[in-house]
Amino acid sequence: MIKVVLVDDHVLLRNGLASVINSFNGYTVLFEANNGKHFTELLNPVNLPNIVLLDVTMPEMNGYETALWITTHYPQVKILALSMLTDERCIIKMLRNGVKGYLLKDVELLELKMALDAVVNKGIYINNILYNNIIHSMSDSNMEEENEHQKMMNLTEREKEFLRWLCTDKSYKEIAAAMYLSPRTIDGYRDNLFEKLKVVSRVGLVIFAIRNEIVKL
Amino acid sequence: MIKVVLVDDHVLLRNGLASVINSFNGYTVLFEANNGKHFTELLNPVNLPNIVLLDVTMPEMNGYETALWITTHYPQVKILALSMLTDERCIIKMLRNGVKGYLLKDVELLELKMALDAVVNKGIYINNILYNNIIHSMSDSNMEEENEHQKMMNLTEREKEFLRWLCTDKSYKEIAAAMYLSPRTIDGYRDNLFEKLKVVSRVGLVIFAIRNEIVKL
DNA sequence: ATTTAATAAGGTGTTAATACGGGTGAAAAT
DNA sequence: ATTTTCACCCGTATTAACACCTTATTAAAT
Repeated sequence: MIKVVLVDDHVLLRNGLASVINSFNGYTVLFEANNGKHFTELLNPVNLPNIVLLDVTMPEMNGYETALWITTHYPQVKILALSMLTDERCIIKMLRNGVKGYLLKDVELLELKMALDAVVNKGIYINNILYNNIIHSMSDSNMEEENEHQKMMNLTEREKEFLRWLCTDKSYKEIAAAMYLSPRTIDGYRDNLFEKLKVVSRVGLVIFAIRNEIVKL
Repeated sequence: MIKVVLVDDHVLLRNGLASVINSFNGYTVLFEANNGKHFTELLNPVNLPNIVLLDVTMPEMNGYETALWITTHYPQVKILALSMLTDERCIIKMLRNGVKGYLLKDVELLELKMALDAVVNKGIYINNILYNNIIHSMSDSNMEEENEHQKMMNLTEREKEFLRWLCTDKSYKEIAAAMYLSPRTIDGYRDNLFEKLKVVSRVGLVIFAIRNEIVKL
């Protein structure tokens, strides 16, 4: 009997999953947890699950942290990520933290069963979502993501503040006034940011700021 | 016996809901549908449900359309919206289309039961989500939101395409080349959009495009 | 049949944005 | 003690962006 644990803050979905998995031949739900922290508390080291079905977005301790915790403490426990997010960065982050498969929450029953079987037998389940994103992460976007992050870290507080002002319908002159600076200073900030972020226009800066959540729209 | 119908494309959640509702005293699930269109096909006019638990984001026929269809064809059928979206616009849209309550998908079992009971007995279920948003919609943001929406609706396809190009680190000249147009035409598009969207700079357009999801970053 | 809306484009200005050069003082890192 | 980094500022070009006004063609709406 394969023991499965469910970690998800959505009670209804969790209930649905539990009844479905219990109906699968050879599978049983060991316990359910509301979030990662709850999971670590409920986990019994002498009766480990074979598979953890792990949500990504949860309060207190999210899917990333939980996946990392599991892979460092109990690497023999296989993790299947279960999320509504198709975002590539999210998928790659989960992969890095050791998940063996990535399912969307609108998964069909048959695919869920296939995924569980694959993880038990082959140790990994690769569906289209994962396949497409592995391909991407192997080629380009992976390194670029790192660079994006690196770029953001090199920004000073004043530059970040400037970036927030950039994401408005204001001219540089107005921004200078709003930041109590000379327009020349603003010019310098812009020029430095162009160099740092490798863009050539204000729109480039705006897009960077939004992508990296320096501003929230 | 209160007859409930579930309309949601997420099989797992639907299954969870079904088993939970069937376990409630006095409630039974009449049938389940994958989306609005599927629902209209399955609905038997001589055996109508009392309550429809309706998802908002679905393929083919979404929650808004379905709610409208139900209220116009069978106003006696009560609708409870069930969504992951806490977005105010979404909630107000559903309210306009006649839903009697708005639940989030991470709803607790007890609240689900309360909501069903309230809709049966009082015809409406108002929780915090709904309460807060009714208050808001009464005051200010409602009209502004409509205007934003109105603005977007008045945009032509070509203008939207142009907006997508605007959200890049390219100059107008480069955009003109990419769209196979004269720079003058591009100028005209920009000027029209400035007027339509009441902004005064390219950044204003970019922010509009991102806020209204004309581009995805 | 005539108007309206969408698409495309031109002319002519002014202002703002960008590029590249330089410099200062204070604080932090080496 | 010296170098680096940050925050700040100035000058001078050039180019791109923006404002305003006009025109033509096509398709759809009245």
